[in-house]
Amino acid sequence: MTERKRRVRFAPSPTGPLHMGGVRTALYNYLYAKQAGGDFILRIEDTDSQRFVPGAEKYIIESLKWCGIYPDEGVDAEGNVIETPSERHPHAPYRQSQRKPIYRAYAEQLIENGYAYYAFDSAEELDAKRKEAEANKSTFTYNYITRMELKNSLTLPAEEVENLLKTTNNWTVRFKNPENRVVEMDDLIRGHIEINTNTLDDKVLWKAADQLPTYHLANIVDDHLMEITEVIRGEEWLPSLPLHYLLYEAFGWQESQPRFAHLSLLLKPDGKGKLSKRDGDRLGFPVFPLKWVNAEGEVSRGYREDGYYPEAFVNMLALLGWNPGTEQELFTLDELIEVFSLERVIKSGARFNPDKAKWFNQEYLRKQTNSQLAEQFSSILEEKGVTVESNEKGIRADFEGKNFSFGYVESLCGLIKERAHFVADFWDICSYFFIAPASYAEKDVKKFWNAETKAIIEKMYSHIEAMDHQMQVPQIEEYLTGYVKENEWKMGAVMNTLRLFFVGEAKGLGIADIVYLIGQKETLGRISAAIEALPVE
RNA sequence: GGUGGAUUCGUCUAACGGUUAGGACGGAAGAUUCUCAAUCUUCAAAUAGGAGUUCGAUUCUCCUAUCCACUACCA
Repeated sequence: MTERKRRVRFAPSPTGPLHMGGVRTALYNYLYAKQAGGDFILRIEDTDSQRFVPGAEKYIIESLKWCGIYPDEGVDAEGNVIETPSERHPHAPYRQSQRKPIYRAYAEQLIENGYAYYAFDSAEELDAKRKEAEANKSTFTYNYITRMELKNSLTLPAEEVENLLKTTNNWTVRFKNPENRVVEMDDLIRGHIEINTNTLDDKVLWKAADQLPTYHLANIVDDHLMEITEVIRGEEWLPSLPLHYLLYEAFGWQESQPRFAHLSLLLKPDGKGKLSKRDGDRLGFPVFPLKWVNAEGEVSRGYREDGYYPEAFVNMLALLGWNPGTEQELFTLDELIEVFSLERVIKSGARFNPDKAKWFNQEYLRKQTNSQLAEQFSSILEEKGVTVESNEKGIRADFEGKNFSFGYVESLCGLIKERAHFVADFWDICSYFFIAPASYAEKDVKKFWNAETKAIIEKMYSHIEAMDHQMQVPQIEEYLTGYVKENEWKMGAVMNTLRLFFVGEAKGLGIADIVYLIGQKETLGRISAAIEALPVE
């Protein structure tokens, strides 16, 4: 077979926000296509008019964009789904609802060739059959046995079929599964799979009620028409793979039939079952790439809004069910494209670990420059009522006016970035660099504040008062610790008391760093404020 | 219930049929600094069970168990 240009598709259904498992499927498709220099196509499978959710399509496109996954076909640069065929996009439109006229002829072709039949059983009738079977502890299946006792073009006289087709519209086209045949399939991830057609049911391919195909027909027809070479999709599709093989065969498209790869599911962090929205709410992590608000106003958090870097999110997702075979864990998108392979995709389900996701973000946060972090932190600071002068490179802190130079924030970010998983953690870690403590932790006051330390701190106060303004951190460090040693005071007691006054509790950055950044005036101010607020009897 | 898929530390995973079964997250201990983090060092932690093939099985086969998916005129 001549080597065709690789073309893969991600074909979500716009029935709600895109789950992170869906993003992973899209990512693997994308990586596979890009590695082979092929095309990644986004197709919207909106053949279920009942479950259509407005906004879901836009959400999907935005999510992929946020992840850095840009389709070659399906959407334009603005993220709109391309609706009309053109030279560059001969396969348009990419929304199945807009491809509606295409499918019926294919369904009829199948009937003409004996691979399908018209079925006139109503949903209620079939429901009743299922209930009846259930009562007898068996299951009703529309298959090679039961179809001969049901209302369809196989059992009804030709005239009646003709008449029903004309006068009613609640009939369907069903696939006529061959009897007792073993379908042999090959999956790129799972290998060889065999199944007997007797275990299959005659799936509905097309519905007269809404004139739309079901997934199975639309999927095969579109994959064929769009010249898809590999179908990489979720494991939930594995059971319908034999039907899909049979459909390609019935259409006579085996030559160009795509190869299949079924990805395992993402499992919940604890307990049993697949990862669901509820797990996120329950355990406190996002399940969706972007924030989503449904029609009822229910909010689902998103990785983006939770402060994850898209690179971290993508990296984490890529390693959930795939590994490069080396010990490298950090990859850029380009690196992933280079090393990705379906052969190394894990067959079993991957339990999602929120802690590991945080770790990935921490790694990416550390890769940011101080200036990038300062930029990101600035918007949070604005919310806290702090003004950051973006053009000001030097270090300047005006506590009265809550006005700080960008250089100040930048230096600060350099000091705290190792301590955070998210930029959103910054404020909690370093708010005392913008506002003086309003109170002092009782436990630490008890531990460090007494008549003895008071006398020492008063001397320290004078010492800092006499400090040279030009000193950098190392000099300040030397200046302060040298004085403590000189007087043979306990380093821990002195420094922690100062820290208590600067921070409000016994934690935080090195004293010299704090003094350097907040400046001499603020330093002295905080000491005297604390002495005043905390009387010693 | 039926059909299919899966099974290595708590989690993600590595290991041409021959390794002291490796790494990462998380956990514990220690070191370190003026505290808290961070960092560094160390430690604990796994081949689901049973048969078979083989000189030798995490790896191949079978059985059992468990888990997952599917079983719609949804995708």
